[in-house]
Amino acid sequence: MLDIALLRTSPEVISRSMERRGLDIPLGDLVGMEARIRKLRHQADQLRASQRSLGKEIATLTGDQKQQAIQRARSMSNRIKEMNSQTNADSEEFYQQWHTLPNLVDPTAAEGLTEEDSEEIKRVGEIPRFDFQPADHDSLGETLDVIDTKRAAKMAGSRFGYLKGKAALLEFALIQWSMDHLVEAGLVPMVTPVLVREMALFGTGFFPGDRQQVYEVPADDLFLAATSEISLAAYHADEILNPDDLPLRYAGFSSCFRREAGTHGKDTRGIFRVHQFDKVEMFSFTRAEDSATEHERILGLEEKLVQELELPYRVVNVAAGDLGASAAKKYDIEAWFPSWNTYREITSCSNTTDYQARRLRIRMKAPGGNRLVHTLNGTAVAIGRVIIALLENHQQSDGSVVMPKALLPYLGFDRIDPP
RNA sequence: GGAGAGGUGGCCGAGCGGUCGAAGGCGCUCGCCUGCUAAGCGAGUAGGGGGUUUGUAGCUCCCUCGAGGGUUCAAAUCCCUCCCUCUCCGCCA
Repeated sequence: MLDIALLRTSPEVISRSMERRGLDIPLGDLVGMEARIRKLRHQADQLRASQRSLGKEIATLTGDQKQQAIQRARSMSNRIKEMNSQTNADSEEFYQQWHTLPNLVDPTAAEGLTEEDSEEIKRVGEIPRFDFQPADHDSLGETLDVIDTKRAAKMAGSRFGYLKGKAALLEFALIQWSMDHLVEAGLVPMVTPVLVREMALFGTGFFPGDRQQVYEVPADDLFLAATSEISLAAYHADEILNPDDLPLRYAGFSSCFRREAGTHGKDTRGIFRVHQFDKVEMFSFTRAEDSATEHERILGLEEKLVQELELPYRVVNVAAGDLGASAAKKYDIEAWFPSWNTYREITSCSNTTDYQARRLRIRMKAPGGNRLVHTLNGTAVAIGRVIIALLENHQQSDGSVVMPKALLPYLGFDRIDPP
């Protein structure tokens, strides 16, 4: 959610940002609506003030005088109720629109509207050359008997997978290995709830915009979190943080659930895009002036992890039009996938500035009034995607897959061989 | 799932229709005092929004005592709905 003050003082800033996202939003209507609401509310406030002081007088009066005063107060009260129901209706209409406005785009976010407009920042690592025809992760998973999507489909439908045998162990190693790094970097490890309230989804900007991507548990008014970003962000909802404690950094592990609505026919093979996967996620709460630096730090941590996994990758600055509602700027790390002969996203980190903090009311003590903090999130390990990137990039001519050195202390084996 | 208790400021806790955004205590901040520390003394100490204003100053108004609705001239106090927490019993990883 944006600062309403901005709508009053410089709506052109908002317009320019919406343009960069490729959105055409008639701000004029909002400006007028907001001014009207504020004016009417102020009038009602003034009337309420008189009513209240009259009310105090009533307490001291008796007899006729009292009855007359009560009469006057009653009509004031009725008038105020009318005014309030009008402003409440207007205000609801206003916020319905206001809540859908995405965050202001950072000046340094890449120009453009689509994924193709991402700005490549760098490429790191050697793309593997195979002297045989490399297999894709789906067939590798099947021949090695470590990923089973067929039986998953029978059991739960499409876009699910079983991790089996050494792939299952690989997941646990990835979790422990990444957590060790993140704890070392000062993050507080967390295992977070996956069932969340609407408030948390609204607060993080997934609602109302991406509602169709989220699984719902209607009997209990809960939702399955699409990422632990949601539960980590809302962890400090409604709190006023001590600036001396900032930045607060967390590493959350959880399963993630996504309906993948509107992706029919896309990435149908294997487990690149599934309804459920596990993920280690980083999340930071910072002072406003520190969020840009924090964003680079998170990217740095992500790169370090991908490098240790010996995966070739590139970093892209995501185009303005391709940003999520809450992000002002986003970096994706895309790992090389031999079977697609291209780079595909395996991590993503966003600076959401004060957009989520405003919705979740997360502030910090500051002289002259509390200030909103900034929030940032980034993928440490999207386990499914990392596993398939490892399978594809580290496959050998004999059909086996060699594990990266960094994981060996966590694994108990150094390769996955065909059965 | 059954029975009961309760949700008030950073915390504890009083208030149960009017002058209450709210006694008292603890904590915290600033000042005084005291060789130092402790103790003591004094002052301050919730959040959000609006108006005024060059103003993150001052003044002022409104809202907020779990959330939402209602009764009333007037609600922390009365009524309704919901949410949450705690205790006991049952069930359960």
